[in-house]
Amino acid sequence: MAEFMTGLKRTDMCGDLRISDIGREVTLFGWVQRQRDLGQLIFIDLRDRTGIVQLAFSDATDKGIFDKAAACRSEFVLGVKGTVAERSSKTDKIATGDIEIQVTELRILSKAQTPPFEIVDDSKTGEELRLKHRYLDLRRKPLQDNLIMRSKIAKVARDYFYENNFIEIETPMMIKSTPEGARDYLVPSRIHQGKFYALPQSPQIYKQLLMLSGFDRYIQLARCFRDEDLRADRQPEFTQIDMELSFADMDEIMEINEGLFKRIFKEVLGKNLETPFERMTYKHAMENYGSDKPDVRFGMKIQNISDLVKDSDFGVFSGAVASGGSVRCIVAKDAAGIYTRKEIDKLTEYVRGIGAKGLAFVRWVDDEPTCSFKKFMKENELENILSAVGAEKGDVVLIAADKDSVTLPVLGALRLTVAKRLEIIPDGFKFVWIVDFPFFEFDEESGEWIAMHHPFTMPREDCLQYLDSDKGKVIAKAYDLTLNGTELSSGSIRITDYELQQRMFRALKMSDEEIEAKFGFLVEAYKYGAPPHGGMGIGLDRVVMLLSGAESLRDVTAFPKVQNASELMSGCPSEVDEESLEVLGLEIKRNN
RNA sequence: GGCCCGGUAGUUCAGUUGGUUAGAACGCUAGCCUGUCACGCUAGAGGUCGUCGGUUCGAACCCGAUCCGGGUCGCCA
Repeated sequence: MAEFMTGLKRTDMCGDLRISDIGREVTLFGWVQRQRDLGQLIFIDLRDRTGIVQLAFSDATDKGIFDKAAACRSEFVLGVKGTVAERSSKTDKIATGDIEIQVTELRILSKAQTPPFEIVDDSKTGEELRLKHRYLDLRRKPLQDNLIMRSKIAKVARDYFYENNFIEIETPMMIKSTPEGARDYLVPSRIHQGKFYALPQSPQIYKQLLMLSGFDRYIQLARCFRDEDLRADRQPEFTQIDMELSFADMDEIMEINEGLFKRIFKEVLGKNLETPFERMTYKHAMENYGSDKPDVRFGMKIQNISDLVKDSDFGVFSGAVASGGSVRCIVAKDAAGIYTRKEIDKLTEYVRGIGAKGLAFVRWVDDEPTCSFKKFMKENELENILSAVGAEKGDVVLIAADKDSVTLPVLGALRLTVAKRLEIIPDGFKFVWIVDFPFFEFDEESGEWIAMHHPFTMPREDCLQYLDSDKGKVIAKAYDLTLNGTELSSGSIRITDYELQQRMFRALKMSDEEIEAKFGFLVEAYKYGAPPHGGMGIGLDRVVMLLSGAESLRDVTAFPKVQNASELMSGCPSEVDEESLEVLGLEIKRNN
């Protein structure tokens, strides 16, 4: 039977005690990190979220207390009263290494079974087991630090926006399903059998309506849900720092959010962040980095060699150019050592997996470069290409020839893979705004132009003339914020003119019935006086991931889902009993 | 849905060409130990080799299926 804490009141946190506290009577609570029994002398490392302090038990200690200390095991929860004393042998391995607690009262508040894995900072235990016992994993300092940082960032965001006259308003979690975009999580209605609520993918529509209501400046730390497959940087349930403001154009919105990040860096990391951030057009990002979320911490930009090879005897090159595509490459400096022929073959296999037909290469290790297409090269042709792209001895040139929609993303992916392998990506934080997104995107499957962002995004005023004639030319007033190759935020100016909104819907080939059924209430709302407005939503989880250096959102989320969208600890999603289904008027087809 | 990687004591891993009783370290248990701090020393316990099926005289190892976890493509207006 464990003891009670009655009469004990915590005076300090374990990790806070210093040499200046010597002589003080303290009361501490915590977990046993480790017990070291030397026979006539016992030490216990007591841990709470602030750190570790050493408890000392010796012949000066009461026999009853000493025996209790001897019985302590890892992860027991203790309440301790004692005196802070200077250590006879100090250590600089922990912050409290100069002192220890000479214990005068010890209570075992909870015994503990041996945990399924050791609770240590540098855990090598597989993530699966740690996630099954997430409450134990969360005792580890690296994860605690991440969640504490998350809390700080959320606080700074609230402080910053509140100070700038933003109003936090909660929008509903049970909303109308709109079959656009990501798949919705659905919630069946009991009262309206056969009908469903959806969990919000974002508060988009509601925050726009709040602008119409006159709440000039809105923010919310909003939970969002998307029923799509997971990635290291994608959880089905996540949090956005969601903001919207009226009577502001793109520049002002971007400026305000730069201010937010400046503040976060200052208060959370103690770093000065240079603003304004670099701005890059979507086109420039795609052509140079093969991605709309470029990592600009390093070079290795994509180069276009179409003009050089358009008349080449190598049909793959000349054919790609002739059919309207391009031949592009990246130059990996000093990579010939790591990228042997075999390693390049692996890259070829990799790019085939992401849509390329193949990969041409030049590997320049000896005086003569080796090259996958040498036999097609005319006199000096290869030399010209190499000199044009700035390749030198020791380099590897990777070349893709295809449609732009293949060469750019493929080389963009290769650029990242190769840079990681060569370890040439420097530390640090590079924010880039991506602007001038095309409004429409041609969907090859359906042969239709579809909205790249959402259909309420404002086209740039000077592009309105192309809305019907030349959709590819229409630029959206949309902007993404990226950091080190990750998309942190997406935002836009919204259409506030009823007539223009109707034109956009028509350009997207939506019928009146469709519009009415999906967005009728929204379209209607914009008839009654709408302020110009725009905003964005910042992925809080991703911000924490990048600032903490975590490699997965799982490391910055208290109770994350795994790849198949289940939670290993509780085992959700789970089956429900027949009765629960019955009241909903549902029947489940069980597979087996 | 596709591709790639992984699954062996509680944990992290090793395990040769298919061949005797599947090993190590850490952890755990017990004993000893007065300045440890990853304490030390001694001894001990601990295994459905993810699961099912097949090949074989014989399977942790080869084959097939399947489950679980990770990465990624599709997907994510």
